[in-house]
Amino acid sequence: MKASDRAYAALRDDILQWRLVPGTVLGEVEQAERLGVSRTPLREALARLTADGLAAAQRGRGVVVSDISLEHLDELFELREALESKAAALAAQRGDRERFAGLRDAFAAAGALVTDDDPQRHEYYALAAELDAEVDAAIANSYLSQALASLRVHLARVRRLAKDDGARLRQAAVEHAAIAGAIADGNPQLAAAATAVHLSSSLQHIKATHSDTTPPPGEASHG
Amino acid sequence: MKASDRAYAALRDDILQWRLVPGTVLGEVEQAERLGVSRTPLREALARLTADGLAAAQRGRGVVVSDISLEHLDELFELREALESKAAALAAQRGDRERFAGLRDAFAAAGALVTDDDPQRHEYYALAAELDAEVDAAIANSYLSQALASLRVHLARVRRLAKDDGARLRQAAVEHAAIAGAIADGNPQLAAAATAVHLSSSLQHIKATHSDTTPPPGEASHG
DNA sequence: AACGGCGGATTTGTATACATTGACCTGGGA
DNA sequence: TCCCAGGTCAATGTATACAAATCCGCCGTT
Repeated sequence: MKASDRAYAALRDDILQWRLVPGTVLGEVEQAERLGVSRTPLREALARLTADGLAAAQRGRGVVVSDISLEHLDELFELREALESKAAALAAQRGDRERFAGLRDAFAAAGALVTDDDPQRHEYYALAAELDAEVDAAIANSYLSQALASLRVHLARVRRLAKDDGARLRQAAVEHAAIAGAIADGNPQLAAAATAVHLSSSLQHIKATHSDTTPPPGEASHG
Repeated sequence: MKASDRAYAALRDDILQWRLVPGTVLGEVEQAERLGVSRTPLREALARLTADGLAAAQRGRGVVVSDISLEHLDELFELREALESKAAALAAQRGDRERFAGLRDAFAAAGALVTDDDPQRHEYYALAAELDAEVDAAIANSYLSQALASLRVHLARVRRLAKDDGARLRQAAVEHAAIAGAIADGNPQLAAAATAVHLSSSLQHIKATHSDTTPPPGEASHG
């Protein structure tokens, strides 16, 4: 594998896993030494991260890990609704109905998957990723697929803020089942609506869990 | 200005103006010599073009100008509808009503702008770009803005396929006025609908003008 | 004491030399 | 005649040396 690919993958993973937190300065020499590559491939990796929106070039101070927080959540979900509603509608028009019927049933049975054994909920997220992949394949639109891929990178970063509990995931399974079901039925409008419902519910959950712990902006940090 | 920026701007412009046609191989040494820069900044420029989707890295053959044609038009417009409908709706919620009212009137009066003096229709396209910029500012959403910017790069490429005549542009002005008017009225649903109408009409026009002139795929370019 | 200009140090930006990989061509064998 | 193997070559991938720009701290002035 190319050194630039290794550097890119390593840095990207570090950022997605919050080992490199927003605001961290990615010095070329420093990171090149840490990852065991030369500056040239590392610069290419930084350029790709910048294009992804995971990092941003600050004048003078080099490249820094881009900021992401609850303040950006509304914006992110607005884009998400635009893209995923359209994707769901197109999938309903073009998708393989049996595959989505299978996914619908899988989500309907997914309540059992949500156990306390796996604190990271890998099984459920894997199933959700499967739905994403199936939608991607169904829409047959490289431009939309690329936009979705770019979006999901940012969603992966905010997943840490989600704090999904068992109850939320069981509700999400119901919503996902509705989406898959609408696609399986070949109903574009319903698929888009079910997606909108899911996203609204998901966004609301994230905000609610954080309004408990974080003070409202007006009263923030007076101590 | 940095050499890598110059190289990027030059190549991007060459691609957008179809001086570099799809399929052209962008050899590093060749382009570096042509643009008077070294390979290092040129590679950075190629990386950025690849991230933009204007070029693609083909294994073994280096970077080539990415393909775009009528076959991709439907896909491109699907993404366009997803993004621009959402953007119009958000602008209707948040935009400065007076500015969009001004744009609405400008489009309503734009029939006079469409003369035969300017074969490239710069004046009209400038007005359309102004609407885009105003929507961009109104939505206040960096993620959506970036997605729109990425989309517009590809739209600029296919503009060459459009062959807009005076009649079409006058109709487009009516449609644009409807969009700006809906936003000015603060009506998100109508703004989205007017956008969908405009895009459908625009896509249909492009396809119609080309079904006259271009032969079906089977007979294409046997010379 | 505060502000502005200047120098040093550290960083990024560029060029070029070297390594390596993949493609193409040629020659031999089936 | 076709196919495969090997070599050659040209391209990309990497490392490093050098140049340029920017920031920070210092010192002088006001």
